[in-house]
Order: sequence, then C-alpha cells, then structure tokens
Amino acid sequence: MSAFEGRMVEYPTISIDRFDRQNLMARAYFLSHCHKDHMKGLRAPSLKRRLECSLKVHLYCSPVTKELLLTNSRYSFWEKRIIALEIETPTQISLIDEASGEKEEVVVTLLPAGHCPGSVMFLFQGNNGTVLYTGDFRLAKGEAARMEFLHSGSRVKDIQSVYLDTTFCDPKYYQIPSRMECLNGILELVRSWITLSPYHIVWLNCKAAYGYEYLFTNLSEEFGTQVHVNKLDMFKNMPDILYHITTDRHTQIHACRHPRVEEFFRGNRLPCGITSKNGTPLHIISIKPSTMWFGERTRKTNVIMSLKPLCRSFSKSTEAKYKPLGMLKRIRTTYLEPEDEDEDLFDDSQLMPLRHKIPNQQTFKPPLLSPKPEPQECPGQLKPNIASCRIDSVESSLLTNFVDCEESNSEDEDQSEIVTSFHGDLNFLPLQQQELDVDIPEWKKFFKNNADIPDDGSEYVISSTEAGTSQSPRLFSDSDGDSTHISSQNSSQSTHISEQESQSWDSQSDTILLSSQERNCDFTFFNKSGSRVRELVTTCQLEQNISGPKDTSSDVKDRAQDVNTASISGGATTVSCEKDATEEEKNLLNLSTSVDSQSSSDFEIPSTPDVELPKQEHLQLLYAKLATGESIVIERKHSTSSS
DNA sequence: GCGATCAGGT
DNA sequence: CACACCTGATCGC
Repeated sequence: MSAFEGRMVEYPTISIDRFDRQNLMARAYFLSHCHKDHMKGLRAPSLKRRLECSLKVHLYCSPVTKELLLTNSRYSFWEKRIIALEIETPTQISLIDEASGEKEEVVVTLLPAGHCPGSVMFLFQGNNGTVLYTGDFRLAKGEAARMEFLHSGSRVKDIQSVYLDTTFCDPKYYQIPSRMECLNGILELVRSWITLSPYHIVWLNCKAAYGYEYLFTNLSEEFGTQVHVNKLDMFKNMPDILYHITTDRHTQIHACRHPRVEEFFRGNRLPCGITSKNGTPLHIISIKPSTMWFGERTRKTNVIMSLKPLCRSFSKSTEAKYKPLGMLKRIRTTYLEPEDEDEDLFDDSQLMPLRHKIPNQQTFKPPLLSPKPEPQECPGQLKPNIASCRIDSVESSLLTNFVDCEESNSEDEDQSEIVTSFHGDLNFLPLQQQELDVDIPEWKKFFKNNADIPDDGSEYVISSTEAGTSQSPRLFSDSDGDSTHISSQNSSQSTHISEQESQSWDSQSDTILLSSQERNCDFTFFNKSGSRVRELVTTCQLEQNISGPKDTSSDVKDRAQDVNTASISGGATTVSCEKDATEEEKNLLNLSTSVDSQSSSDFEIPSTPDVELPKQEHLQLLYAKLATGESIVIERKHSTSSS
C-alpha cells in the first residue's frame, strides 16, 4: 500500500488514489488506475454517504479506468459521479466547498502512465503551481520527452512538485529491461514451448488485476492463440483486448487463476481445471511476469543446499560454483552508455514511433459483441516501446541471476531470471533431482544474437508438470510490481543516495515528493524504518545521484529534470522459468546464445565502485554452461573476479 | 452480516 | 521484502 495519503501539499482539497480518513472531505477525487491498493476507501460506506450528501463531488479518471471500475458492481454507486477525462486534454475543474461556497479552479491533464489499462498520471495546474502526480507508471526511455503537456515550447514546464512513485528508484533495480525486450523474450520462450506439441501449454502467472493485457495481446497476435482468462467482461468495450482473450479453456496459453493454484499444479492441472487434452496429459510451463524480480537480492539463504544436488546432476564438480556465484552477486554492473549521458533528461533521441502490432493471424473470431475496428489502445500498456539495449547490461544481469541461485527465493534480472527461477524452484522441490538432468532448461534459445529481447519484464517460471517424464517442478515465483506512494515534506530519516548502498534505500519506497523549490539538492530518501518517511527531494539532485558521476560536471537543468526523473520507475515484467524438458525439448532449446540488451531507462545507475565488469565473452561462456548444466568455473580474467 | 485490521500466503 | 493481490481469523458495530 502506498505511503501516499491522498493529498498533495499544493492542492489539499483534492484526493488522489486514497479515499479514506481525511480524504472523506475532499472536494474532488482522482483515481490514477484500477489497482486495489490505489482504491482504498473507494467503496466504503462512509464515502458513499458523503457522496449522497455532497452532490458536487466527483471522481475523475480516464475513460478506461471508469469502464473497469464500473464493471465491478460494488462501485456502481459511483456511476453518476465519475467523470472520465480524455487523455492529454486539459480540463478545468472547480473545487467547491459546499459548506462555505468557496471555490478554487484547477486544470488537470491526464498523461498516459503505461502501468495498466487506463492508468494515468495527473498534471495539475492552478494558483498553487504546477504539480505532477505520477501514480504507478512505466515509461520507456524517451516517453516523457514525448509528452507535450510536460513541456512548454522547447522547455520542460516549471513543475513545482512531482509526486513520484519510487518503488523502483532503488539501486537494486539497476537494470530493468524494456518492455520490448521482455516481450520478445517471452514470445520466444512461448514459441519454443507451444510449438512442441498441442499438449505443451503456457500458463501466465499474473498477480495483479490489470496490467498484463499488453502481454496477452502480443502473444495472441504472434501465435494466433487467444489467452484464456477467468473473465473478460471488463473489456467488453475494448475490442483490442477482447479479441485476444477468451474464456474457452481449449487454448495453449492460459492466464486463468485460482486461489489454490499450487494444488492444481501438483496435479498437473491448470487453474481452470484442465489437465489433459484427448486424454494426453499436458506439459505446462508457467511464466510469471514480475518486475520486482529485477531487484538485487540480498538475502543469502540455504539455497545452496539445493543447488548442490542440482549441480551434481549436471556435472561432477559442484564446489567451484558457489564462490563465483557469491562474488558475482555483489557485482552491480551497470554500463553507462555514453550516448545516453545527455544531461538533458528529456531525451529525444529515442523517439521511436509507438509500435502497434498488426495481428498476423486473425483466425479466431471475437468472442463477444461486435468488434469495432478502431484500435482503441489502452494508454500505456498496449504500447510497446522500442528501446535499445546493450549487451553488456543484459549480461551483467545474467550474471546476477546466476548468482541469485544462492538465494532461496528466486528473483533475478532480465532473462537471466529464468535461470534463477529455475534454481529457486529446485530449492523448493529437492526431491526431484532425479529428474533434473532431464529438465535442464536451455535458456540460450531465448537470448538470441539479435537484439530483440523483450522489454516488459516478465519472468518466466517454467514449470512443467507433465506426463511422460516427471512431475517436476511447479512454479517458483517472485513478484513484481510497481507502486506508488506519496510523501510530504517532513522527513526525519534520510540517506544520501550517493552512498549507493542499497540499504540506504530500503524498501519502503513509495511516492516521493520532488520539489523543485528547494534547489539545495539534498537527496534524502525513504528509510528502512518502515515508516513512510516523506522526503523533500530536489530533482536536480536526484538526477545527479542516480545518474552517477557522469554528470557531476554538467550544469543541471533544474526543471527539465523534474519530470525526467519520473521515467525511472515503472512496472516491468520478468520471466522466470521452471520446467522439465524432454530430450526433444532440450534439443530444441539448445541454440546459440548471444545476448543483447538495451537500456531501458532514461538514465543509468552507476556501477558499484571497484567492481569489475564482466567481459562479454566470459559471460557468454558462462551462460552457455549454465544453460547446458555444465559445471561452472569462473576464471579470473580480471583481478577482481572470483575464481 | 459487514467492515476494518491483522496475519499469513502466492 | 518491495508488489498486488487473496484468504482467514478476530474484533467492533
């Protein structure tokens, strides 16, 4: 839950994403997107009563959010009081105190947030200045630069405060692949699986209510296979999504859910109950989209215990593996791309056109209703961003993943996640080692030489339950997410980002208030205290610290940066895999690997001092070994690396 | 019975 | 342990 309590300093009479407590008095409400943790109090009796008494109070949100909200009958009492605002259409709103008659005007503009269908950021302009509330968002590099309403002329608007979601504004998320990278990775993984036979099924382990539609539509378009979901009535007026999902369980791609999924998978059964096709048991892999997975794990647990047997099954020598892993784990390598070091946060260089996929297989027909041809895209999520990624960063993340094998919970980065998840799974199911040799995932396949690795961070968990072979692993998982919180400016604890220790940013991140008023640039941040510390941060400092030494010299452009910073965080999705593969599957997956990566954010986090960046060939080799289950002995190519 | 909170889980 | 939930127990009304 967000630490943001709903109100902004500049416009305290409006409430955003919180509807309880003091927010019951608000003159107007704003909902950035339809995730439960941003809807606290929204259907409480107290608010309902307030509405009945205060006829001028409205809820403002995007048209898609309104649609999603009203699909749930619990919120139908809002129906007459919701005002859907078009994206990027400044709208003046009168904030009226019904008791005193006092009135204040504010202009709000909705900006696409890219977090889930309908998600937006709110830009407020009024007598108390211009402020931006980001909500949960995921913007690709360059997207902020494209937003006309954040600019005036060639300059960035003078934004007084940014209420920023800082969930991923943490050094441990030093590399989150772009949506496109992740998507491509998932597509290849799914392709490699479902083409094996009609009995090879992919299950997408989606946690949140919304936010995966982008994945569904792309999978569906790519393979001509609709994705099975529990319900789709909320998308009844969104043909672009509706076409790609189905309630018909007879499909190879599932995103259905059940409260007790694990039980189902233990029985080699999908959450929708399907267990076989024509009497033939299914081979299921699960893919868990997750952003959190990209975070650097710090806990070291006894995963090693599980890893050993695993390694043994692949090769004779086990010992050598651990040390390297430990070392690697500490490596936080992030390559700073020279050309990305533009001091200008609003980088125009990446203004690639938003790509909209054209269905290559229209074999299926729309499930319900009459399809409207116009592609009304849900803002954000449906727009794949094309980002360029560097090989190095992916590799480094691979390493990290590899390292992660030590941890009990599998969470890693990038494509490497797969690897991690794999091990993580094994941890949970130590008994299955016999089958391990059969189940070796060959991740190479998903890391092609060409740079088409996906971007939204999804993690594959390949779990394959299945027949012939073994009932092995189910999914392991991790989570991901983005979230938001606010902050106000009294902070007690603070830490300087420049210290660069992940501890300094403990996980209580949320929404942070960035005020450009204070240009002293003292970057304080949330602390581990658990309390939601609110901090006043100046954007310029934020930029500097985050982007590292690179621009110390540069003249910081104050406001330009305010907004840019926002593009830092946002949801991502990862892929982690667990699976057991047959010989055939292994062969299939066994391809050449070469990783490409692209940087996905507008700025980069500097690498940890004194850490040696792994060489590409080295990583390549390492990765290849990992994929084939060979023992891994890391040679010290550079003084710093481990043995 | 409902809501809110907490604990615990994925 | 961040996410975005879900379930179940407990308490209060």
